[in-house]
Amino acid sequence: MTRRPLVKPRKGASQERSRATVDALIEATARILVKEGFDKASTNRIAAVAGVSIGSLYQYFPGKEALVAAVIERHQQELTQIARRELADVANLPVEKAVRRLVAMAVEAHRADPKLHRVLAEQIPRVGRLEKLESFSRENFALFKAYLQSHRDEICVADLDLASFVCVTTIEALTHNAVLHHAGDHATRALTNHAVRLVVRYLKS
Amino acid sequence: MTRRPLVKPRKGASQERSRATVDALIEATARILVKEGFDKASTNRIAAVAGVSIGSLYQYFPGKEALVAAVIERHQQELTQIARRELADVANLPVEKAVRRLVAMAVEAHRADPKLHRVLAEQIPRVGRLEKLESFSRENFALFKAYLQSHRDEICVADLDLASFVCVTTIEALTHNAVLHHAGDHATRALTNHAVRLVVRYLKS
Amino acid sequence: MTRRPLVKPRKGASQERSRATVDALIEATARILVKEGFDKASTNRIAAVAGVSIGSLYQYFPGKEALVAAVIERHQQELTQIARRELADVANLPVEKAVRRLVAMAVEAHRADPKLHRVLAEQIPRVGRLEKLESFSRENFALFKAYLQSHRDEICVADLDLASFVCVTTIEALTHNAVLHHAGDHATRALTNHAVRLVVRYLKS
Amino acid sequence: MTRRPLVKPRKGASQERSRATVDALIEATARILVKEGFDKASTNRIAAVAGVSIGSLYQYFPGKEALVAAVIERHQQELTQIARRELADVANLPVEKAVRRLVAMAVEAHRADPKLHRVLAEQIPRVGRLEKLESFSRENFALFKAYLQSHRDEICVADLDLASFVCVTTIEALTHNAVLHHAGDHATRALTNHAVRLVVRYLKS
DNA sequence: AATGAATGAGACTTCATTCAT
DNA sequence: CATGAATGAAGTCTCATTCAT
Repeated sequence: MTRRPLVKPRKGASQERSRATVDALIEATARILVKEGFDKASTNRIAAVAGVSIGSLYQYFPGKEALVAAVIERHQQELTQIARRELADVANLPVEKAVRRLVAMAVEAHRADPKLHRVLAEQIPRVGRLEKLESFSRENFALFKAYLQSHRDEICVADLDLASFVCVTTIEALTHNAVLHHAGDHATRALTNHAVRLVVRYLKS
Repeated sequence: MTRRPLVKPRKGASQERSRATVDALIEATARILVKEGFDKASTNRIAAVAGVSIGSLYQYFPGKEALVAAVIERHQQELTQIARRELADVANLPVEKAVRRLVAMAVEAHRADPKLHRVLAEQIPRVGRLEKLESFSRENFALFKAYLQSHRDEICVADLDLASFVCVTTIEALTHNAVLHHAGDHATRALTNHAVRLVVRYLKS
Repeated sequence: MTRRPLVKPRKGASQERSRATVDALIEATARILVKEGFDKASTNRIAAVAGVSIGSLYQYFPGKEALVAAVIERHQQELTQIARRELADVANLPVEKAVRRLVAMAVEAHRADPKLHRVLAEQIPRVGRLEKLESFSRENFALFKAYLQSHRDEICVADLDLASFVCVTTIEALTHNAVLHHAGDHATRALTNHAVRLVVRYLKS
Repeated sequence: MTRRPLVKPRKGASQERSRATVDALIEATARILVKEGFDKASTNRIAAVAGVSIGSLYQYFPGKEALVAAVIERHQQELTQIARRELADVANLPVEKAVRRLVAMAVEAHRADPKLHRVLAEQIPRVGRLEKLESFSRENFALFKAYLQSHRDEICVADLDLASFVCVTTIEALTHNAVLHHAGDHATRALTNHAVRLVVRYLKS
């Protein structure tokens, strides 16, 4: 019987510790961005809120930008996750039902953490790494385009790339602005109806 | 030799000078925002670029925010000016033609100075005075709503407030994103057609 | 009689103030270098010792290096000043007497502020601006070469450039090292004799 | 299967490993000093370049100074080694020939690794332990003095301590500066001749 | 012994703002 | 009114060193 030495997960332990530190930093950054805004998110403050020394912050991130970028990326991955799931669910529904579900999803996504969404939206242009963002947009467009493709017979727009750009941009803008203007529940429902009407009429003849 | 009386026009002269100083400061702020971004726009730098002493800057503006706000306001007044004129021009055109003109106008407005537009869009949430902004949005909505009102018979949406919100937001978002994704001429024309289709179908029928 | 306006030296006043600040900073840098060494010469400390805010320091110097460079330059200008005067005095003396005077001068220069000399010597390679240093060396060589030229008949070395390099370098090194090894008075006198012997025999015969 | 006794050579192995680690650290320090300068030689960087953990570095050296000191000492031992060998070779040559060989040796030593020589020369005063350095100088002086002693009849300087100080310092300074001023091959040969002339005339009547 | 994550003092620097001239 | 020297709080970041694993 081989007996493994008693000091098995040596590396593992420190890797976990690292991971925890990194997570704490990203989480702290997000919290500060939401609660106090970009300008208050100094590296010292982030480290303090994360319960981590400033040195550790710089061990894992080259600076403030990188932290904000990490928050953005995390947020976008969550959103993409949701979008992917929703589009899978919706794949076989007819256009109108599908669009209604997607609009509802967008509203939900914005209402979940509107402040974070807003702050990040503001900071996106500031943060260097545009690749990630582009790829994020691209994936959203691609997901929706895939839906359109499999429902091509229902719709009468030829250029599906353009169509998905138009639909995704429109839905995003309407829900984003609706949240910004702090629309109430009633207004939100009305807006949803109009958004659906807007997109569906555009797609269908 | 004519000697002008030492009295009156002094004040006038200095008022003119003041005006020139203020303009130079706003202009310098705009230039720096566009060419080097918000972070490089320090008050010292703005004063230097404006060819004015830092002391004078503080004589006319209480701080950096006020300068950015002034730039934003100036920009918005220009845009509103354009929008007002265009809507007057378009007042008697049928919906489809009018919308096409308005979309074209929006594209033009973005293409005129996309960088400034972008920087300002980023900074808007940062700058305290939301009133001005709100009133800006409000005016745009109101202008478009007025058009819809006078063409009520052509359209079949009941809630004109909501309809103008939807239309204005949509057009703005599509043109803004199109410029950001640096669409070429061809793509821009296609996008314009789709935007018109989107809005017109939403309003009519 | 022209009466100048009462507000004459406006600019002058602030220029004086600037000058005083700059001088205080250079002086403080020198003092710290001498008393506590390069590593203790932080910009904060320099500003504090100069009785000036850290902001003012950065108004006049781009960083620590520039301050050290300024100290070095000031020191070198003083030395060159001395060298120039001495060589003028010595211009008509025969080689042996002249060399003796120059060696004595070198010893004096080192003994005047040996610590400063030493610290600066260490830091010279660190400081970017090599031009100034080169020009300093060059001037020293040139001054001595001029002396050699006007006494060409007394000496039997053909290449005066090389000769001045050899003589200046040698004298500098011997006095520098003598001071470093904290030679006493007696040893210094002996060393002076030997240095003179070294150089004179090299040049003459 | 032969089972080696668990006892003896373990220590040997680990001693070898220790030695290797120490060497790697010293070597890494030297490389960084030469290639990137003193300021870039942080302990973390040294450990990384040595392929050793920062913890191990502190197991073998109490701090950064100790590492630099070790590099200096290693370098000096090499130089002293060379000097010893050369002086042994030269022991029976007459003064002029001997001096010529020694000057050539000095030039070689500087040309071998001028950057290291230079960096170390700068750092020497910084590093606390002057004893080692003093003893280094002392040994050089002593070696040369021994040569002079055994050729006392050829020379006409009484104080051999002083004479060796003068000669060694002079040769070192001339070669050092020649390398700094990046003299070409021709200039180097000329300089060598002059250095020999300088020293020989000083020593011989 | 080896490892490397964590620490935190302290260095460097910027910039909005004030105030004497 | 204009000027620009001066201020110093606050932010960014580095690096020698420790210590739990």
